[in-house]
Amino acid sequence: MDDAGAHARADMLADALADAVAMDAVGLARALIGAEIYVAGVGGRIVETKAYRRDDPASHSHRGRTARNAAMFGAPGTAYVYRVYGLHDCFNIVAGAPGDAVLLRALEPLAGLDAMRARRATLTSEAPATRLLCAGPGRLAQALGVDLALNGANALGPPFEIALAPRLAQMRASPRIGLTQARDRLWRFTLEGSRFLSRPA
DNA sequence: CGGATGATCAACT
DNA sequence: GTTGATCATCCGC
Repeated sequence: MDDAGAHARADMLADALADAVAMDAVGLARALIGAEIYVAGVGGRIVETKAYRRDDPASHSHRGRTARNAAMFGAPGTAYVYRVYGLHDCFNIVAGAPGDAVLLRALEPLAGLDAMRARRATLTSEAPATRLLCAGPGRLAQALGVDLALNGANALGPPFEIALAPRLAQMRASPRIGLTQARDRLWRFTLEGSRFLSRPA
């Protein structure tokens, strides 16, 4: 592969990613299933996402822009990171419609497993099994080293690296979990057959 | 395996 | 003062 070919392919991938984040949260949540994401080289395949739209009572953006959710109204591809329940951080990627974002809920770890284990061991007494390293939004963010300091950062550039799957993955839509409102929307997406989910589909 | 509980804090009312 | 887009652990079946 010569340099020109490599660059042309990289441009195509970047265009596809730009198209993906230009969609609304549901479209982006679907496009991200099967994609790979790395933060400073640590990451893996996205197997579970959850969509939040502004016209959605469960979304932080539903009541408009505030200090906390300002990143949700940033450019598509912006990272929105917030803290829940006092100790867990959640990593979202802003979608194309203002106030829309996709929560990354689970990864199949592919690279940097030692770094993940080291970070995740701070809360647990023993190093978690590989299946549990990134099975859940709080676990995923901790394993990738994503915290509040990255809120508002551009997730389309360093240290982030996102590679979409070549085709739309085979996935399942199911009711969102962990919410107290609007539980009926089928906006949780899971990679069919994955054993790395936060909970079975 | 399912339900209950405490940890712990940024943002909101 | 209250509230979570959660997790790890403990308890009972």
